[in-house]
Amino acid sequence: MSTGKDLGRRGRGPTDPARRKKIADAAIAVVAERGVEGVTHRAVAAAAGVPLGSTTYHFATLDDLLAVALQRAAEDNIARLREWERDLSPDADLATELADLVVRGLTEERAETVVEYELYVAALHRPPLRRASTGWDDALVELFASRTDAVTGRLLAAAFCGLVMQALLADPPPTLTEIEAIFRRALGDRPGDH
Amino acid sequence: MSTGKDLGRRGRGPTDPARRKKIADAAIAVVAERGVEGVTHRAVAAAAGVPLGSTTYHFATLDDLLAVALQRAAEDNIARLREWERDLSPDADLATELADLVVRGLTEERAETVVEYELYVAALHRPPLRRASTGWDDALVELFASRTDAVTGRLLAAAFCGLVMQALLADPPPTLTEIEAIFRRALGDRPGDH
Amino acid sequence: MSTGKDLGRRGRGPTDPARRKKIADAAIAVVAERGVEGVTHRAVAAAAGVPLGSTTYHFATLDDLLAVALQRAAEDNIARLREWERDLSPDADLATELADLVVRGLTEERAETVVEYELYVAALHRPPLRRASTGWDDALVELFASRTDAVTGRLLAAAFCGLVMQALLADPPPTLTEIEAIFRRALGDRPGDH
Amino acid sequence: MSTGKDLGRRGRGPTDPARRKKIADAAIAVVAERGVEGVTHRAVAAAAGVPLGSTTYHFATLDDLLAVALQRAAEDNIARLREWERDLSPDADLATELADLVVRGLTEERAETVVEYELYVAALHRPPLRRASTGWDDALVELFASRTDAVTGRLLAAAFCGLVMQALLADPPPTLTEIEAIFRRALGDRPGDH
DNA sequence: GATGAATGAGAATTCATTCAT
DNA sequence: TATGAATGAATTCTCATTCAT
Repeated sequence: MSTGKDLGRRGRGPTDPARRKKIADAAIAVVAERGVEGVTHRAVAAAAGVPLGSTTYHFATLDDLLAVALQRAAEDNIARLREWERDLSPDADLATELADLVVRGLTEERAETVVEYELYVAALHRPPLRRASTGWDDALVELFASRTDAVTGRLLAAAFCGLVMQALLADPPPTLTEIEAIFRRALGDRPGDH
Repeated sequence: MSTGKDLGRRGRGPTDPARRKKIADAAIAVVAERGVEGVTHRAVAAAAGVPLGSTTYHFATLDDLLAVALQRAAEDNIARLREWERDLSPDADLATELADLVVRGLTEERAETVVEYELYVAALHRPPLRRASTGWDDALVELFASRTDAVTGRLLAAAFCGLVMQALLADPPPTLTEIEAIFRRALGDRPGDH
Repeated sequence: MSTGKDLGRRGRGPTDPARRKKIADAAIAVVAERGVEGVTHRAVAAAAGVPLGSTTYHFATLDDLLAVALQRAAEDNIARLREWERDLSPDADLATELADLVVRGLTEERAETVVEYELYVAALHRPPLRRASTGWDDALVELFASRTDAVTGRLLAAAFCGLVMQALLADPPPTLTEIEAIFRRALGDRPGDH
Repeated sequence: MSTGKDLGRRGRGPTDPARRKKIADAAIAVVAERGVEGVTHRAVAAAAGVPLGSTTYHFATLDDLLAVALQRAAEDNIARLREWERDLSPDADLATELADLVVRGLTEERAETVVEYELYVAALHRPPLRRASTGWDDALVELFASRTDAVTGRLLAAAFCGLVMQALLADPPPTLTEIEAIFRRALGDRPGDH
């Protein structure tokens, strides 16, 4: 009944080419706020400001949506890490910089950090998410190793991962100074060194 | 534990004084198998071999059940850690022993380990669970510090926590030797040391 | 009302544009038969001949459904009252007509009457229903006052309301003649008048 | 195992001979607060401060409990009415006194009034409750007729019943003066009379 | 292509009632 | 006699997913 020019359609058609991305972003936001279990088609649609049907149209199942969203969150996270490393002056004090990175992850970038840990644990029971999780670990190790050596890199990656996790829940959270001391120890100073 | 005499009755009255504990245990098992999101009254009842109504009778809400179960899981975990420390000979090689502890957490005690990490992340969005999580952290720090010093204790706790988490997902998982090297570095050897 | 052509499809898509209304009507019917407490999603779905999920889709909560249904019942009731008044000849005998209205409310329109009283009492504990209840009262007063005067209107409204309620339960119910005598007294005749 | 003296029992036995009455009273209180639908064994037991099992022990079913409680509430109500009438001086102004009675029912005795109307409507769908309801009606009629005549008594009873019901929900409630005017009209003054 | 109405499966929770003690 | 642990049936509500439009 409508003309070939399509003028008759009522808001249908590819109204928003970035729709898919918008939905995935909304899913990440929902994970940050309510955790993986809080991700429902309804919640994501509301957060994205798109119709309910749109979420099921762009992502066949909720697991697909979650996988794409968390994959993207992990990639963003890795990109942020690389940027941190690139901006690091060659003679920077690594302990200080690492402590700073931890604190940023607990404050400004808390939402992204929380998503990262949600991803970790979700991956324990969802094999499709494992690649994204291990990708983050590998990036951490690689980055830290590039400034030290292979074993220290792994130590720093593990300590970083554990510290952030503990700090996310600690009340009160550890101070910058405390965190710095821990990394300094990992980097080889001994008690009594200054 | 019940005598054959009792098998015929149909479940009214105080049939099983340990019923509450049994349900909490089943909840932990479900968390280990399917994650926190997999904990439903139905799943727990099935795992515990009790009627559905029994779970809601003993635990007013699912959150109550989860809180009790995870609290208990954390306590058990801490008890195991303390036992490990108690059994440690004074001149044991700490790096070796820690690596061993990690490996045990990934193999024999994998279920308990998974529960611990589920607890962590669940606590991010459920304040009532925080105490149990931070309790585990504190125990780790205290234990490791008692064998070294305050800062090294915190480093070891963070590295332990991060290593286990990464290793739970890594494929292939790190070897005992690799893990040992990492702890050895945390304990102060330098590249090139033997 | 639907053509034979449509009977085969299995209910997805906008099969029945009047679905919402149908459900609300069914809720009213359930109130009439079993009272407000008898209103459950199941009962309404069965009465409406729609799937259970349909009732929760169209009405977020049972309270919403009840509010809409009772509001509608009250409006219908008021409309019927207005019609009664409109059809009243100017020189009609008000006592007779009122008695007739009461009797109709106890017989042909008993279901609607019962719903009205259920609404009243339900409103005692559910503030959202109050408006619908007081709307009915106001309509009664206004109608009766328009044929008499303000005070008599209120007296008639109260007497009408009370009489119907008592008569709904009385066994045997009062006769038309008895009711008429009561209204006649309200309208000012004195014992001994004819 | 316990001695014949019964000293060994742990709170069992007829600890409280008025237990049955206490439970019925609590049920009435629950009806006043939450309506008939709010009456559950749990709610009543809590309100009465007795163990859950006690309610099922003294009243075989919940309907029994409700029937006894509402019957008692109606009897108390009738007793209060009779008292009102007995205390009425022979030359009291009936309109004033009735208005006063209405206002008391809306204020000090609001809980009892609410229960009365809950009873009415509950009786619509529960035949066993009808006797209690009609008993209240009959008492009203009888009382008011004893001060006037048969027809006026019925008019007053109906108006009283309707007025109270409407006033329970009206916002703002009618004033004492307004109510008095209505009863005065029922008692035969004409517009313009003083 | 895009939507949202529709629905069935299953979630948490409530509760009357039973019955061993 | 009195109790409360136990349970199953039913309740409200949520939601992934489907599909007519």
